[in-house]
Amino acid sequence: MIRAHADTTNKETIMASEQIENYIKNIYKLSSNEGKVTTSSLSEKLQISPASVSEMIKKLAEERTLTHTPYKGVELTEEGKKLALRIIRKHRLWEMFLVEVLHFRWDEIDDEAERFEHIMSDTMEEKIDHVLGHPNIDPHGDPIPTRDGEIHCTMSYPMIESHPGMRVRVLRVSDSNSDLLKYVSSIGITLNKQIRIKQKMSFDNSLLVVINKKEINISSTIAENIFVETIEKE
Amino acid sequence: MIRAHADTTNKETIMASEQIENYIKNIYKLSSNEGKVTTSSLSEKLQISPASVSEMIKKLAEERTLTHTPYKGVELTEEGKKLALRIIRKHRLWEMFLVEVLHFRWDEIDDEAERFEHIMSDTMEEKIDHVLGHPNIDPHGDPIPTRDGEIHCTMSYPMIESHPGMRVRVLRVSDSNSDLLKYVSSIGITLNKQIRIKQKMSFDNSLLVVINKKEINISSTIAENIFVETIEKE
DNA sequence: TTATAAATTTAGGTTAACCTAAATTTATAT
DNA sequence: ATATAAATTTAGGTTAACCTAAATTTATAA
Repeated sequence: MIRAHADTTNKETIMASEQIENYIKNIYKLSSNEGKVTTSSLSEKLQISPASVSEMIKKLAEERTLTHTPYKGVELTEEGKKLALRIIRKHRLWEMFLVEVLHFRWDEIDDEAERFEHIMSDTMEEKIDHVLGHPNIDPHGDPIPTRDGEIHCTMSYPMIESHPGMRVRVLRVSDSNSDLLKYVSSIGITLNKQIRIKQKMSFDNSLLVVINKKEINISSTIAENIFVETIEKE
Repeated sequence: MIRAHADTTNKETIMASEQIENYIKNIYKLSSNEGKVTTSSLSEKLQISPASVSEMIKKLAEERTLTHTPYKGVELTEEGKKLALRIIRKHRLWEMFLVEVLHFRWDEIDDEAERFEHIMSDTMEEKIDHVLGHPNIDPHGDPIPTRDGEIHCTMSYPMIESHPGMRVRVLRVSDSNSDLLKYVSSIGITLNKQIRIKQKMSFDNSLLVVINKKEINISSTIAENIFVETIEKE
């Protein structure tokens, strides 16, 4: 990689370096998934040593992207949240574009978008948004924030929490593991697919479900990563 | 910018850092335009101090991307040329994509592609190539190298060399200046446009030409950047 | 042909982001 | 309540790519 200066080359918005963007994005994600964000959780997520993460946190706190309570954790400021949502918007718009226009599969897109989110200009963002018709979810069902930082979360819950007899609709599949995505689509699960829950296996918490009229066993790990809404309680 | 290590994150091909790619690409370009490539010409083109360029040249020579004759100049090795053509291919494919699919203007695309060429995966390259139907020129008329490094240059010459009475066809417009591109399209010049040369002004070398039945004066600078083929000598 | 100018290289220094090891603080478990 | 473990921070060091200033080499012009 390359230049070690703040980024004036790129884009319209005066923005942070690629790596700082990664920190900000992942702080946002950890914060919305786990609630609090610690040095170690960030370190784990970014695969960067706790020492380095600690340093970077200090720096980001100084430039008011986040607030830091030493030994406790961090929280993005309003400014930081805006940046995060902007990056996430670019990431998800690009994922959508890859699927819709370039016919990538949903398990191929995350890595591509991971790189592209940092170089996407505002013009680009707008053109893509326009071509796609202002989508509000990405190919995994994750909401796409608006340009000014609003994000509408759909009301879904992990399928593992559903009960036998229910009919549910898939609203989101976690994009955290591309092999999982690949497997999930191989058994016929796509967004909006309806699934009937037949049975919950007590020994391993796996589910016996019906998809496309076929009975399939879904492991608890997978069921934790598929988010659904109830359409019939039975 | 970001990580200071050689690039393992990205893409299928094990590739050089973003900045090294820039050196390689611009060495290739200088070499095909000016013939020889010196430290100062590279320094000028990249807007990086001669000292830094000199250092980088040493490094690239060590890893056999180019050969360096101290105090004389550099030349890409076969390996280096292949890398260069690969980067140029990605750049030009992306420019084509921006124009054809996202409806960018030809004066907006170079900066965008400048960034994207470095993060484009091989998969991406292929998908885009496919969607575009394997184009062999980009929106400025520059040839797009094939995946294995072949490049077919069209036989064109700068319009400044044309003579009164000729009819010529625009085959390429230099992409070196986006304002020039913007101006050129504003006077109705696009690729394949036919132009009749009426007169050559001896005092400033400008040309009086007919485009779309309208008479227009074209400065020598512009005429040097528009490349044409003769379709009628008269 | 030799002095000066221009181009190039080398020397020495900076910065962002990383790292390991050591020091510190907080949490946990007897 | 205190000792140990875990998490965090600080200290000190590395690397790639940049820079300016000084030294060297090559080119030019009197």
